[in-house]
Amino acid sequence: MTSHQPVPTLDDVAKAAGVSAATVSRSINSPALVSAKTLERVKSAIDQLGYTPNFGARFMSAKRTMTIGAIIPTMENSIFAKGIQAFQEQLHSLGYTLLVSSSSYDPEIEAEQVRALASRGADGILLIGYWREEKIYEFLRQRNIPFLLAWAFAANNALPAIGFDNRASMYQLCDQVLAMGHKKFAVISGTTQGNDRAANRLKGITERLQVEGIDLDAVPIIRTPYDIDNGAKAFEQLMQAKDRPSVVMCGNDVLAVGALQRAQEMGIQVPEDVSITGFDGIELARVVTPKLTTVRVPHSDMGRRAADELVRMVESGEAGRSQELSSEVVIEGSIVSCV
Amino acid sequence: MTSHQPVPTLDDVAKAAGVSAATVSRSINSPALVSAKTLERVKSAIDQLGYTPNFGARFMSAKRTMTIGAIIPTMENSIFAKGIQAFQEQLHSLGYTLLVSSSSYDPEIEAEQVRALASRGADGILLIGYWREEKIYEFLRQRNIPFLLAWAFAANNALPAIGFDNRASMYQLCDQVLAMGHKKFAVISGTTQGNDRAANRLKGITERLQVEGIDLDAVPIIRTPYDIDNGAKAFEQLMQAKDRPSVVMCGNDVLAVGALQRAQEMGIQVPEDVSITGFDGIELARVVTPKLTTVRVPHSDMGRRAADELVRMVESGEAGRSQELSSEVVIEGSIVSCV
DNA sequence: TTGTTGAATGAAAGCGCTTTCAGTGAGTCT
DNA sequence: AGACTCACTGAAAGCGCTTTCATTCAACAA
Repeated sequence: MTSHQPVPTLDDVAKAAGVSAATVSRSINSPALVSAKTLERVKSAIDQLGYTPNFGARFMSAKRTMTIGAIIPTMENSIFAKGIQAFQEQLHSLGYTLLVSSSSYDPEIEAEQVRALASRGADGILLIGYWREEKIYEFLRQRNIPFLLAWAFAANNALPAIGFDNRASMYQLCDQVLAMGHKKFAVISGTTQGNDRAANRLKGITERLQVEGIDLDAVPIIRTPYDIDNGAKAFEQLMQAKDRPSVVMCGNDVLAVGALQRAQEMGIQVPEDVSITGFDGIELARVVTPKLTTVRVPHSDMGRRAADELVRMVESGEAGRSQELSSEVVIEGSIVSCV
Repeated sequence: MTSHQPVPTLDDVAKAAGVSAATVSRSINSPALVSAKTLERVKSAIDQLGYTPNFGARFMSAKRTMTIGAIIPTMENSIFAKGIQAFQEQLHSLGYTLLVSSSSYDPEIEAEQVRALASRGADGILLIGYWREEKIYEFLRQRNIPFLLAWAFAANNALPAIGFDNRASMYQLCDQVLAMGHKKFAVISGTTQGNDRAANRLKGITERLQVEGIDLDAVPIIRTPYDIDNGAKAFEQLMQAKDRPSVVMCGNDVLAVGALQRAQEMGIQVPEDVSITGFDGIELARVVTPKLTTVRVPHSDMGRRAADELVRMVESGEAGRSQELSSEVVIEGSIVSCV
């Protein structure tokens, strides 16, 4: 049995400082309106009582919550980690708190999370990519909650987004791979359903191959959720074919690392027997042997800019401005020219 | 200029359904108290208006928020990712929402986050490890907010914790290393200040070495924040010595991977020239070549159990029960017997 | 002196919800 | 029939804060 003394409220502080509740509220939110002497007394009362404003009450009277929500597909693998970390740090320095939740790539859950964030009074929301049911966007607009998309950028889409062009980036990588003489391709893509990033990356490959005049029907394409083991399994399956590919292009680094690992287990030399490429440029890509050829994405920069922009939208009430960031093809040891 | 129709409230629903606000509230929170017919009408009114309960208001009247907070040192590297993901999934299935924030290993920020979570009405809070200012614990107790520690377990500590014994786990790993004949040790530890997990891991090594009669003064120990590059730098520094160690034990996998990478860059063969060990058993450890000898920690299990226990504490009002989970030494290619 | 100004403060009205406390009837028991 | 239950519903009192609106009072101008 703790003799839990009740949580101190603003009124308690007011009483202790011998002023009205209004004055305490002002001391906290707009100290300029309060005389120095009073401010002093209020402040000491506050930390003498260990007072913390009740967020719920605050939220009810004021509109602002100084909270930004973000919904990412997963926290498990490190695809989003660096970006979100930067996002959160920047928000923090702007005086905002970040609420993150993960949807496990499930549209139902994402919709639910959007409502949850709205009901919690998020001043703004960050979402990943473009594809989701229109009703979610409608809900957000109706509620007048600013939102920003990240990890993707499409010039022809009016929704405010900060990211890079997944299709073009992968197209470029594919360019390089072709330039190295590769002709026999195989692809391990992320699940494209409901995932515009994955779909566009795949599109980047197929479009480039088509331009090259390569018969797409002869290019094995496996779609599988982002996961090391899935990458491994897919790779094994691809290697079962009579006519092995000279290069396996993967939808992201996680899949590529899985492929690489399975190659080693199967005694297949990378890049001598087969080349492998990834996408994202996360740590994982740098630490494997050989290092992964990949597309490096400016995760931290993206997170930081997203924070700035979203806060700007919230505070100014203006519409979001999209920004396209550039990615960079990084050629490393996992690929070799094909003679 | 959007004609933003105001957000629908409970009263709007009541009016639309032709019942009182109380009935609507009951329809949502305890449907059993409402007649089937009324329930029907209320429900259709709710989704016709697209009503979402206002969280702040709810929090003010009821005590519960169905929210659990977690403060982790960092979201950036994947040390906590798997565990937190499991924690969040389990919470979700129990009907709770998770609020995560990261403290960047800064006690000040952590204290601030605790207050922020409290003011947001978190029903319970998950913290990592034991070491923090007593006043934080006092604050939590005074506010009557259940809390649980994770990623650590100390039998002699009364605070409720779910985790493993960092010292003992590292001690065991050290055991194995000694059994393989190693005599010349070097250590790359995480920063031990304010971090009981790091400190205890280091202690596990030094204690075991002491038992073995190895002169600790001759064992170089570098402390550095968990980061691949830091691991690399530390390794390089260690290799500068005249008398190189036969094994470098690292405070976690991230540091170990950094060390491994730098070894390769320096042309030092692992494990032939020097053995390297890690700790955590995260993906990173499995994908590098050679695979990392490490201590595998049951991250997902820990996250899941932590969720169960914390919710139990919240709902029953009982004190937390500690659970010790076991870890497992995994010998892989990054170490070899020393002859 | 009287009037005017403006800084500092207080009183009080909500914000949207939950939850006691009281009904109101319809069914049940005697 | 009369007295009781009991399931259901509504009225209304807050929860802790912000924010008008009004008031006070000291300083200053005329």
